[in-house]
Amino acid sequence: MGITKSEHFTDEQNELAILAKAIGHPARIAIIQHLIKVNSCICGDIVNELPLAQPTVSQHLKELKSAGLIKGNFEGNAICYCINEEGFEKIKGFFDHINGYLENKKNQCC
Amino acid sequence: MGITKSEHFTDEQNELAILAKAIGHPARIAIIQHLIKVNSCICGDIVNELPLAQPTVSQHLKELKSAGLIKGNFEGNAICYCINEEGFEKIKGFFDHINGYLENKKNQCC
DNA sequence: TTTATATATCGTAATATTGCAATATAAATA
DNA sequence: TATTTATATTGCAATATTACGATATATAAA
Repeated sequence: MGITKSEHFTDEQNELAILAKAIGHPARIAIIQHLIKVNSCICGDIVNELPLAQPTVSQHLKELKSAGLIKGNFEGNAICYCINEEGFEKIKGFFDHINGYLENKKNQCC
Repeated sequence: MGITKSEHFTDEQNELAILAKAIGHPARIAIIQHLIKVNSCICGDIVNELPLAQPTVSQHLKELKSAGLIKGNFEGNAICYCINEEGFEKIKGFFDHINGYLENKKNQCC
């Protein structure tokens, strides 16, 4: 079907899935890495950085933004993008939980 | 198109994207959370835990397994699944990098 | 060896994602 | 105001994902 049965899962599970899914594309990983490297930059710089057309990059930026992983503000007639802490804070708890588990459990598999 | 231009990105970017994408579904989040809770369990337990049909769960398990996030071994005529550290180790570096950045940079946006 | 149990695979329908050309919009500048 | 520059949106084609019934496979038990 291609349609996820979100209604059967908890809000937390759906939220985490949305965040992970937004990160789950190499172009969006590249955007995140670039923003961390340069701290903040205008959209055009990201378009130049990626091997994709401007509308495609714009679409990826929109997805990262709507997931809460990046922010964008006007700067002149351009838009300045940067990392949005909020999104990464949310997903951090999940990985912290897993890492805590992995540190204490060795040879956990049957 | 629906086809990702993987060849234009680095191996690291593609690997991270595959891992994040595998995590990016509420059913697969639920599976990971359940395995952490019970340490390890057979496939049937996961099927009972999720609001999805057995073939669908089997498909999600396959995706998690091929991404390197879980492992499965035969146990009698059932299969015992558990977390695979390797996959989570790989993605940990990425989030550590982001968290290190976020701790040092405040008000990073324009 | 037959049967029961557990899991995987196949086939298929519905929906989502990716990518881009063409076009629209919005701000800055002439 | 007209033009330029920067970004977003629309529309569409190609491909991927999700879900599940039907069926296959593989191990255990009778």
